[in-house]
Amino acid sequence: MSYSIQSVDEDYWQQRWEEEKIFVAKISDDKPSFYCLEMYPYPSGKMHMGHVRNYSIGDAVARYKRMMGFDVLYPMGFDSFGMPAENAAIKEGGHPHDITEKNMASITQQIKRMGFSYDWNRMVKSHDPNYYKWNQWFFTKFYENGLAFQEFAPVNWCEPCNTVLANEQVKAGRCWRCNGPVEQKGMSQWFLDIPKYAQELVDGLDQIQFPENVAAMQKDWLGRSEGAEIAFEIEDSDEVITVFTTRPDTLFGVTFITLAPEHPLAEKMVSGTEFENEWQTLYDEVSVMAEFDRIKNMNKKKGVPLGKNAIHPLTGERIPIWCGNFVIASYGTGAVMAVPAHDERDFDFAQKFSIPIRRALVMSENGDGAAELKKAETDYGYMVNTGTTKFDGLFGEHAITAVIDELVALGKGERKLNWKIRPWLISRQRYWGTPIPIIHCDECGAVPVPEEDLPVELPRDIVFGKGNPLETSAEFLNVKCPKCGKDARRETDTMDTFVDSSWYFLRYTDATNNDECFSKEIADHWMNVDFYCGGIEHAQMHLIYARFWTKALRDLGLHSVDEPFNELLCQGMVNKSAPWCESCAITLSVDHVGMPCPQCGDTLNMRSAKMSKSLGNTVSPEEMIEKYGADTVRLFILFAANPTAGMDWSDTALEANYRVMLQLRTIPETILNWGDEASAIDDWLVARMKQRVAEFNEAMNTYDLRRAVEISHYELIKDVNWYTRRGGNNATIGRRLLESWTYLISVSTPHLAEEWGRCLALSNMVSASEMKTVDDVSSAEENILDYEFIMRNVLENSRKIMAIAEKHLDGKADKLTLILSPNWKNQLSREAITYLNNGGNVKQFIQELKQMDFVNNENMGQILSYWNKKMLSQVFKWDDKAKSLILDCINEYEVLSARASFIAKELGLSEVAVINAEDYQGGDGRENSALPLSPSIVFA
RNA sequence: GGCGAGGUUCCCGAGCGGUCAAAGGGGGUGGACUCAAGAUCCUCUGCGUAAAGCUUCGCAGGUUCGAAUCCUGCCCUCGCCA
Repeated sequence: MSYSIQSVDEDYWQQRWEEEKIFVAKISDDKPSFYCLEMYPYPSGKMHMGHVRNYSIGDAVARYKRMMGFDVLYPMGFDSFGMPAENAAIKEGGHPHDITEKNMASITQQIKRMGFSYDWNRMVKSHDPNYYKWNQWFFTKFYENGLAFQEFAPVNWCEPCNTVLANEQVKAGRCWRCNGPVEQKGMSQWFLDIPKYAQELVDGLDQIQFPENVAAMQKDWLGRSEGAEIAFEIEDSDEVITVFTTRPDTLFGVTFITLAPEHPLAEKMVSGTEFENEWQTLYDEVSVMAEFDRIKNMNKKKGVPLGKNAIHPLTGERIPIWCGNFVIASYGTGAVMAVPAHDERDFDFAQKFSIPIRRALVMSENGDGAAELKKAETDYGYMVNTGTTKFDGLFGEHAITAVIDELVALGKGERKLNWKIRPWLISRQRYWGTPIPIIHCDECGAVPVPEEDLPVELPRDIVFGKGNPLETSAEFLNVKCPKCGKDARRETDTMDTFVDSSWYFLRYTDATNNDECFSKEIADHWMNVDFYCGGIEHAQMHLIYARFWTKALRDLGLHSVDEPFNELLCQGMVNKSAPWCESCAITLSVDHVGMPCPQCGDTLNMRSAKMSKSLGNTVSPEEMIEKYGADTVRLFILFAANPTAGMDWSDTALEANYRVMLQLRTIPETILNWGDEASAIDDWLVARMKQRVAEFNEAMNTYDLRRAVEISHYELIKDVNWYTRRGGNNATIGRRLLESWTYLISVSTPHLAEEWGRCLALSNMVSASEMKTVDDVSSAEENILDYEFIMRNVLENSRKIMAIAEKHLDGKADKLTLILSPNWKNQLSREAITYLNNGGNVKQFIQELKQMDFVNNENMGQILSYWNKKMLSQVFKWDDKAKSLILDCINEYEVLSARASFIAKELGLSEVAVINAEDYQGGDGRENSALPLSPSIVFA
């Protein structure tokens, strides 16, 4: 496309913004504050559309709040520690530090080209020792108060790579990088005690505005389960097996006990017996599997008997003890009481190994306790078969409480709250992260590095590819014990990078502070984050860790905030079409466009899919910006879909948005060149502008950005067109409109807004100033808008009917008569609306109607039949606005008469007459279709 | 396997009991302007008709004076988690 219109010089405005430091966050005494934040990005070298969408949303919010008179904190930084840089170093040579810095420089430049209003002075980057120093400092504080601890734990270990892998880095039991086998290996690891805050993390979800699904996912992840720990003694032994169950009410249905193969008692029981071999086989198979795979394989149930019996704590019965692959050692107590009658897993297991199934609950009151079970009945039920009247018939919570009370009385159990979330394993055998500030001394044990020695900086003289890189730096490794001064060894593990992103938002509030992590006063001023925007993929990990960390720092007295984020918005994905095979149900790379399906040979359709390198359906932001400008890309991205919905990239839609931008470019000049004629429609434009501003604010305040952009970039153009069509030509009014409109467009297309500001000769840059307050629409203005609306409706209907009418007229229509609704219909409408507004039932209205004053013997038949035929449904079709206009008896005659000549002009007619139905003499009954607000339309 | 979201007119999408034949955009149509093209403005874009009526919001039922919207079942798609 080539256009002669000069495009906006976006670079120029970006430079001006930077020079005048207008986005530097300030704390003013007289302004409310607003903290707008996007999720801490990993600095890959290239900005992708996901970033663009994320930041376009955040920037719109930040700019809006700024122009509404808030002090806005809107920072940007980089989550710059992590595996990609280290892996690139291993693969391609180089150093993670240099690779990271290079990538950061490149992505920063691309982000800046979009013109987002960040306060770059507050940039935080994880790999800056000034930042990770505080990770270390927090860690030592946590170590002091017991929140951080060291424990021997099984981890995913890849031998060829000689490192620990995170769960998500294990694919189908193999290393994602070298495809080597992953095994479980016991290692000494550092943990943070998240479960200590589990309850608070659940409760806090009610205080903040997270999307429902995120709150649900977090609750799920935290996994609160209430139940009991029950002790089963082992026959002929002093040992006791403790099980955790959420269903003590099924205790009388226990027919076996299952232990995890790793359970310490399992080995004890089988050693030296005939059962040892089978147990060993199961143990060997299971113990090397990642937990992920174990849970995935739970349906393939395997079990072996251990040859011993437990004693039922209430009945004293002997219960066989088994060992099963579906019991996880690290969850709960690593032992479960199996109740096949009321648990699906146990039911499958019992069937497979022919273990008795015993009913302990019936699903209806007085149900048959002997009834056979076809599948596990897992709902709450009424207790049966307990052999005592104490329990039989109890239901649900009552049953649970009664059983626990009994166990407690016998000293064989207790009420217990269990959490699915486990301590956060933060050690990584990786280089590119925060060194854990611990020194291991043979004499003193694990000694935290003293505060004055922090940060423990990452050494540069390390070798990659030979295990934990930090172990290759002798200078780093060998130190003196801070306590006793003897030779000691530095901890070589680094912290999980989720640590970095767990408090960066606090650092932003006071990012240049070199004396403390952040000032308490300043952090309390800005926190919590008012608007947090990012991807749904962080619903669990990051958003739980950050909430936990915030609470932990609060308890160190560092700030007073309970929750880090108030409003969370998870933006949808950016998709683009890719080839899709209907019969194979697969999405293919764009290389297959125009070719048959490589699997089945069918013709491929196109279908939208998440942008990804492997499908090749990505769009380069850089290219788009170069071609259309940052404003166009932002406009498209905000207008294409609601922030939370997935959006499809469309080149044609992008071009359409570009055309809108070009059109908007000329608007101020056009408007300022209007004449100085005052006309009736001026008041309409003023009222409309106020209405649009109010709608815009409403949309922005609810983060309905699509609607906001629709108003600022589409609706207002239409309004201006309407104004000129109605004869408006008043530059004074036009300027008033532009003074507000400029701010509305600045939210999504800030560069263009600055051009407008220049046209208007505003004294300040738009981005640096506040929008003037716009009055609410007065009731007189409301009327102006309504009248115009009524006329537009009539005009629209006339247009539709004219085409058909002309067929009947055998030629061009020349005259239009608008016949207003007769009085009795108006009255009927008002009565019906009032009746319904007062909560009346439609079906009874006809009875009321017969008693009404305006209904007499003469017209009753007509009125009643009209009610049934037409009015009943019509009453519901009017919206609130229409209803109130009808109730207010607006003078349609005046409204339409005043606009008759415009209607005539629009339709190319020589005359438009407005008359009351009572005065219509046509004799053709055409007046009968008239309704309030909708006159009969008769062409001649 | 669990949880969540969703299937709307040629396409993308909003609507979430009556203003719904259904916003907005894209695409298409016709007209105005223009030497012409582009841009812009206006009209139309399910069938039908001087306003009726008919069919349409994944499929099949149900609730209601009234359902795209609520309920039940089914089919399909997508996302997240383990």
